[in-house]
Amino acid sequence: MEYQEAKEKFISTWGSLGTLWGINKAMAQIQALLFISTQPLSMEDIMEELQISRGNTSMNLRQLIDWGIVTKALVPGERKEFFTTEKDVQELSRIIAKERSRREIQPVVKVLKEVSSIKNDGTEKTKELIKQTKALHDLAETADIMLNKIVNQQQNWITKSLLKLIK
Amino acid sequence: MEYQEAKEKFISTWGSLGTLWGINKAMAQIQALLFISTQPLSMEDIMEELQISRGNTSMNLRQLIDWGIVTKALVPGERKEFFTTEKDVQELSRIIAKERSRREIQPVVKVLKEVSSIKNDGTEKTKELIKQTKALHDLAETADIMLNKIVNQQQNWITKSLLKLIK
DNA sequence: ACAAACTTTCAATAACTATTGAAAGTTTAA
DNA sequence: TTAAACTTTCAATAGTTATTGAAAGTTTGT
Repeated sequence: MEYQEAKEKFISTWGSLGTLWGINKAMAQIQALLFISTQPLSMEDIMEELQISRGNTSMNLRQLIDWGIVTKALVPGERKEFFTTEKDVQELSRIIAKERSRREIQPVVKVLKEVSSIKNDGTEKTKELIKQTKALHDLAETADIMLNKIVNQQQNWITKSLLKLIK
Repeated sequence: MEYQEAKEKFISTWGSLGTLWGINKAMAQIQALLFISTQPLSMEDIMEELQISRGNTSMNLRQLIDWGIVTKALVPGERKEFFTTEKDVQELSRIIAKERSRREIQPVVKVLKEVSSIKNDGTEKTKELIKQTKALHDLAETADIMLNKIVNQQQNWITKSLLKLIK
């Protein structure tokens, strides 16, 4: 496989993967493109490379910047803006995990807490609702804690030893 | 908050959460309904409760069965089929983690492996592509291993001690 | 202050995904 | 074997989300 083919494959796979977890295709593709690029790219470069419109590029770049994954890079002597992405996968995964926790886990933890705290009127169905949502609540909270801790402390001794143990 | 309200809140939140990670609303809602129900439900029951069509119910129940989350339950003396979901959250999370790994992580690991294995022609851009996709590959593989191991062994001593350490 | 270079916004529209409902298919009881 | 009871399928349609492109907005150099 040659460079060009590999590049296209990577960008398109990353794009469709994004869709699978609620990140739109263009956003994921822009990030992928920047991730393997050796220098910052301009909006023109990105539009050209991915064959997407100016508006689309602008909006998705903005979202990536909001997420903290992409930053503007000033290139001396150039008027237009250039963009780079976080290149360190460790840091990148920390940011993504944080965002997914915020968007996916925390809202459900909040509702599960509310629902599992309703007044127990002693009926079978109320007991079941409380029991089951409480179990889910504990699970979601544990998952959230683990996701955050693991990603935050990825290189420390706890994880290192854990990895040795489970691999 | 009364039972009915809590129930509706739980089902609708679970449904929209589903959408966020690529599971359709109806499917997630059916699972939620079964999860808090004290006895198996028929297709009629589900249609009635969630106000969705027969076709929709049938198709989504099928998917839930394919995932291994829902099973048909034979109720003596009844001709129609009844359905229940896995009630144990531990087991439920194991199934979901497995499915997400299969659908979300494994395809990307596969492509990253291919892409990071291209012939290194010595150019800057090729070196960058290889380096970055290799780093992602390692990350995705580690994440996959951890997801599976953690969920599979949730109650064993490793996780118990880990949880104590990081909580 | 002007205009060229560039970016953002947003209404229109395209693309995609979910849902319906009725027809076709299957199972069961008599 | 028949028909009632039930489930599945799938073309049509509704609903949702992404994308475009042109107009409006902003910044910068002269």
